[in-house]
Amino acid sequence: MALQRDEVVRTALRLLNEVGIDGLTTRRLARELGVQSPALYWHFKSKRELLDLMAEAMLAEALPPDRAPSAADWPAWIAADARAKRRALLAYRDGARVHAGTLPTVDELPAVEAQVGALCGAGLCPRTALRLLLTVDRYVMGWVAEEQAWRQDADDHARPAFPDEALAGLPLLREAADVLRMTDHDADFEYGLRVLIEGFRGAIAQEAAREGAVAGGTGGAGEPLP
Amino acid sequence: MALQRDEVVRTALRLLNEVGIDGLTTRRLARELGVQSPALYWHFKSKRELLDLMAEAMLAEALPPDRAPSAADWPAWIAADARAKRRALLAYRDGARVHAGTLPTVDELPAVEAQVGALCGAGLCPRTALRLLLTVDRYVMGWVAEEQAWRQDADDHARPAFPDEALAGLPLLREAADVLRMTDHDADFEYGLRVLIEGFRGAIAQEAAREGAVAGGTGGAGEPLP
DNA sequence: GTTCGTCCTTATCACTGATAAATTCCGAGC
DNA sequence: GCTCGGAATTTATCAGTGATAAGGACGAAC
Repeated sequence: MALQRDEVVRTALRLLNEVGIDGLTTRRLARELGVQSPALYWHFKSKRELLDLMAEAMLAEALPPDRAPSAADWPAWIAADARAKRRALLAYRDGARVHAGTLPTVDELPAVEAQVGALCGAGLCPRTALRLLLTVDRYVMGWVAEEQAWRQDADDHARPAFPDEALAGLPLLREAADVLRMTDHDADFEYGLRVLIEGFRGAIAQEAAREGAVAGGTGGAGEPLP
Repeated sequence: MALQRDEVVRTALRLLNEVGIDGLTTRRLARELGVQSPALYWHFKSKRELLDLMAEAMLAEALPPDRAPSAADWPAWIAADARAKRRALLAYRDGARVHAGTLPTVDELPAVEAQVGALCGAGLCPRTALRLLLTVDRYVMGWVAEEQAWRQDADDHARPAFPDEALAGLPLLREAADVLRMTDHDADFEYGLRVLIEGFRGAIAQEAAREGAVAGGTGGAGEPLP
């Protein structure tokens, strides 16, 4: 039985967790598959293509494509999706870096359309709805990227992130030391997510209030910050 | 006159804009400096160290270290810092990728302490204050990363991000097409930033309301999402 | 004038993603 | 059963990468 594209991707993901993205070379992967490295280039036109498929597979595990978000409980599914995406990326070593190189593909669009639809049902115009979805997405991506960079460094150097003496003249940071050192990623992520969603609530209320007033405007900015 | 560490970093940053991070090899950089590549290893112990210094220099240009944020106008300086950081990273090709590999250093801590102090003046505890700062930071990083990935792809393939036919059965996305295609990065970034800061406002109000009640709690979660 | 530290060069290493060309495998058609 | 042809893989090789070792040039200190 010849090598299957799918099998290669699965093996690559498993190997990713063992050796990290820098250790994931074509030769190493080929060895894992009992094959010579150029054989991979029959299945993928480049390593980039393989990484793209890996990223896609990572997210597919966590975000089943057939979701029908409802307008009523938008805070629930926005939060759930954010958490799922974070977990999916965290499940693999360097997951964020693998995903970072990729671009959104057209087959993700229907799911996005459904989400925008639900938010529109909650009172937003499509532009604003999509903007909010992008906002939470970038928060998640930025978070996980930092989180994994941190973890990798901890594994490498086994050094205490910020030693006590570094916080000598900084009483406030000393009090917030566990946040600074990211000792409880989950809680910190949750907090930011919650704040973000509270902001969404405000944005929805504001846009609902402006209902019909300046239709077709630039897409809904409140007054600029002072 | 011998090569100066500083000069190498400046040249590397200039070169980064010409060739991108993948084209920024030690040999190419050495050539630019009129020197052989191993000479660089006298000044830097590894390419990683050089990249770290580049990242530091990028941000230093935009965020002068001597800022004294005040409690009253926290929305203003949080927004200003976010914008400055984004601009700084956008100023260099692959700026986000260069920065992504780095870790926070101890010399950034005093500035963070000052910011936390200002937010505490606005009624937050240090932990919550730092959490909010991290939240906006990650939003910015995630945003710029996506933005530059997008730009690079546009340069490479010169293809229309999402062609019209890809939005065929997706009326809402068609209406929000310019957001989807990131044609106006600035406005979209601003919108998310504004929403985020509105969320901060809510968090501050909430924490102020709970003043003194459950002192020393887990760090301030509102009720969990349904 | 020799010695020592600084700064740089030459030569080389192990390794990377990728391609070309030759080869093996295996099933469809006869 | 045989052969033919495409699918799948191998061997050989390429240009280029970060990095190291060893040595040479240069100038200041003594």
